[in-house]
Amino acid sequence: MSYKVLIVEDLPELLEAMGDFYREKGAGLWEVVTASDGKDALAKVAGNDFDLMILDIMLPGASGFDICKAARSKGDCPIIFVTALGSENSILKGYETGCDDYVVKPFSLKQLYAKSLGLLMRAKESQDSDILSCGSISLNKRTMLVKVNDREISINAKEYFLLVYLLENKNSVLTRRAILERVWKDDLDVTDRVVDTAIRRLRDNLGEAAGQIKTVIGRGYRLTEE
Amino acid sequence: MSYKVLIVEDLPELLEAMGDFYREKGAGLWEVVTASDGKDALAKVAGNDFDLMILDIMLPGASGFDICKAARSKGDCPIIFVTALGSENSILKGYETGCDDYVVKPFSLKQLYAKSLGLLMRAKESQDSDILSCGSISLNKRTMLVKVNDREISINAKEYFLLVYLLENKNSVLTRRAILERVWKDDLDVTDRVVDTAIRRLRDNLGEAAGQIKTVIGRGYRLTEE
DNA sequence: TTTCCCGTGTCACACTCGTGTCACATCGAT
DNA sequence: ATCGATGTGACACGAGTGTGACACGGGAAA
Repeated sequence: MSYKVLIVEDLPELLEAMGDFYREKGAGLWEVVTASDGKDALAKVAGNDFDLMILDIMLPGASGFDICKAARSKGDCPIIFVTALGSENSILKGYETGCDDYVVKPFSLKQLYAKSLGLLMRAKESQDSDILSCGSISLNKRTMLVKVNDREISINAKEYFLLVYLLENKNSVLTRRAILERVWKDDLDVTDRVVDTAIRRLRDNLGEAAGQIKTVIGRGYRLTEE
Repeated sequence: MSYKVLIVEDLPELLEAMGDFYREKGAGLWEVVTASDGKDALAKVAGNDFDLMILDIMLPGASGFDICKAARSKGDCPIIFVTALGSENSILKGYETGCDDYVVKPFSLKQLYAKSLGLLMRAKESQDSDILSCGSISLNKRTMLVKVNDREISINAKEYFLLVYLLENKNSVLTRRAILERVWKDDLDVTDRVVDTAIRRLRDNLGEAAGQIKTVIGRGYRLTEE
């Protein structure tokens, strides 16, 4: 498995050096895509899913910020900005746009590479932390997909948020009131029994995993490992 | 159950970016309240109970330290300071005032968010005085789970609340009347003897720990360590 | 716009299970 | 030994929950 990195830099020698470094150092870990102007970069962002981006800020065609924004609107892959010495102020703008780290020119390739690895690892972790699971049920909060035994199932909005709440508090008994306050939030002018109905529909859709939702009479519901 | 976070920051774009990040990333986990000047922040601290605060130090109206002090006089919710690059010295003052963590501008929102989650979890765990125990019996009021010798057991609602009362007053003799008033609350038009029955059923379910509930003839019942 | 469909809240009914009560057995104190 | 207090088993009622059906409303499609 290799990770796709986009490197955008308008100085040809530097671009080549960076690309070579990632190709050689990683020994196959990286699939390197490069661009030397803003327009090209934007096109490549649109057409690919990158695991990491390294963006020069000063570019012909479109600034690194523009590329960052375009990338953010698409996903949340880690982004490192490359900025010229003395323009650290622009970094602030970079963080507002949603970058994760930066290096100041001139920089060492080693240092940049170390940051890259770090970000990649952290991104991977945070992706994992988007996944809630319990027994044969798994739910990805980012993609909002729910799987039972690795088979994707489709559930409705209310059921989804109910399931998220159950997963975030697995093994705990959740009272109807608590569920109402979390899942129904504003429109609390509903019967307690809507929770029953929502649980029923969720159970129906969970199929073989329906049994993982246990009823605790007189108190509420509880999601168990099995 | 959502957590209330106060974000105080005077740069409008950054404030908005932070708020959005918490709203989107948390998918309902966070209830975000924002303020852009010290006076507003102080008012909001006074009028709310927050689970987390993120405070810029340099603010118009009142400094982050002032807000921190006001919050500390009220409760002990986790506080993260945001400070500008180069003014790390002020961090020291921040820790004196009682902050729990800090980030230096420019910072990555992901990093800030990770710190937030960490602090929140730690705060939540320290609240785990939710656990009542006596001898081999332990009961978690949050998850409503009961264990005997670390083995989970299931009991009914009445028995559960009876056990909570016994645990909260372990070693004390509890009269039938006292138990009735606490556990039966409104429907007091019942015989004293229902307590006997409830105690019996609780003993049955407690299994090996049944002996911890002692009968005190003529007075009531008592939960002992062994 | 109208029409249809899907998501969701509510009600009615059936049924399970928790719970209160009683009767009787047993225990313990005087 | 006697009597009040408590343990125990059985039973019936009702609260709590599962389930099917229906109505309402908003969004998509025509």
